[in-house]
Amino acid sequence: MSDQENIRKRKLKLIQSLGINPYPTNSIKINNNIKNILKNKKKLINDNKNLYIYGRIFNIRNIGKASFIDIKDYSDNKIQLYYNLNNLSTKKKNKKYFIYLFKKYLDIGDIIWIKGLLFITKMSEYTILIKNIKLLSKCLYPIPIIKKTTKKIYYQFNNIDKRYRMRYLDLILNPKIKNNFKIRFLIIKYIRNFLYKFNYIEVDTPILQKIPGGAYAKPFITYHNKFKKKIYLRISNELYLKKLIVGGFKGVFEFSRNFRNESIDKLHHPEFTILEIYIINKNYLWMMNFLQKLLIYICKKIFKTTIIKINKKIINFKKKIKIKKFYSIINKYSKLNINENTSIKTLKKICKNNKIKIKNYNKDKILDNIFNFFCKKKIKYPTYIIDYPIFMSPLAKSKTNNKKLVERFEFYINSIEIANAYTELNDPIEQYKRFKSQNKDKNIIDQDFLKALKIGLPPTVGIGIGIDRLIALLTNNLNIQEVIFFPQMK
RNA sequence: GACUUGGUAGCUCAGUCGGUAGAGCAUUACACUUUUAAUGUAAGGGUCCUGGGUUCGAUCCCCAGCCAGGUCACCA
Repeated sequence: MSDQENIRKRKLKLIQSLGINPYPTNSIKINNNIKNILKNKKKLINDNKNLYIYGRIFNIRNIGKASFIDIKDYSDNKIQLYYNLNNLSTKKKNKKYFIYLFKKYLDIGDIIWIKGLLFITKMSEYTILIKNIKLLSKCLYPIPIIKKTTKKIYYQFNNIDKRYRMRYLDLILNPKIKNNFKIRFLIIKYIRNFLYKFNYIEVDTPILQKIPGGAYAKPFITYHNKFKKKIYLRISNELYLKKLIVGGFKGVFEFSRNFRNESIDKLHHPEFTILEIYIINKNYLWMMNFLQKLLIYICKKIFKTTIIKINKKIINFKKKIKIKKFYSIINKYSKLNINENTSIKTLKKICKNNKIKIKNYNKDKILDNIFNFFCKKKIKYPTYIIDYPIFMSPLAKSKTNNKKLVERFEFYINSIEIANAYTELNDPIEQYKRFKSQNKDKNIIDQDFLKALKIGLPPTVGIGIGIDRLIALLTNNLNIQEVIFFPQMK
């Protein structure tokens, strides 16, 4: 334990010896917050009524027998408090009490309650003259000091490792980070509002799954003691939502925490949030329009505009979103000439020529890598990629005019895949064939899902939207860990 | 998993071409009744990530490990 921590522990005991509970339980009277006080400062000065507020101490300046204290509350605004002995009760006992409390025992990080009046200092700063003060919570861990003016930051708390491991400190010290999470909350809130308007219902499906289906990824494996069986944390909820559509809902959605046992980077996290939406009697073209409307809605609600700056690029969600065909865009950027009939041999040759690593990949992965290599970084503005080959999309319905392509789109912004949508394959026999061609092992095939398809899935469109990525983009962060409260650390 | 950069005081960092370390803020003490990066004076605070090796001597050089960042691969 550091010296500074020991000093604080000693102070805690001294505070208790004054008869003060450093962690009181009483509910406290609060009649304002700092943001509101600053907003209505002129009126409040005229009113000359007592303000009851609380806040965490960020700075203390003792000048002789006077003191200035800066506090900040949940409204994330700071206000200066002032006291000198003349303002406090005239009783000598109390004077001593306050001197000790202010000068000796209060620290940066403490949470206090105060009663006081607003006034303006000689330096024209709106300040609260303290008439009474109570300690609400003593801070025993010395928090890093941030010093800055409007122009320059002198000291800061910016070590990524420490910020993520102690996110509570990060939130206290870095208002911008806190704001990211407020926006996260708002994005999810307004997506819900938007979907509720259509009477789609929000559902919960199993996180523990016997077969981790709906995607390809390494799952987290656990064990069910009663079943005496391995059980997996879901990598996707897709198959379950379709089962619900079979069950007769018009539209369902779930903010699904998915788990994939893969590595962490700017765009990947072992547990991440995907919004999955399934709607009957619609197809992927309808969904393109729907997604755009959703984005416009949340941007208008949160930012009051559809024009957002993302990674130095101005993006207007109201503009028509570009539509590019999967093979066309590859051919455009690579100057190749490939299509859905191109053989795996040719694709492998292309990879070899361009030094694209492919190990023992299947055709779908090879093609995905070719796309990533030539195209991904070039798709900066909102774009729908369509006309994916069937072998890359085992759960999507094929196009009527070309059975080798599917009714699917992926949505990209700033080179990041934000959403993936398709008209759902609802032919159970076709679905079985596709599963079988992908998995030789029959045990991995979700027979229950196939049974549901046999009973009958109405024409349905589904979409998965990477919520963490979307939030990162809309808050202009390049790393999703900035919008996940507690990223996984080793 | 591969490559690469970093780990020094509570925080942000400097530094030692190898002789066990500094700054600012924070902390402690004193002064100061309108400061706001308050100020002035003084003081305390470090296993220089861990373990080996080379060396008379390692925080520094070499090797291994741990943790983190970046790039790539896997995955959304």
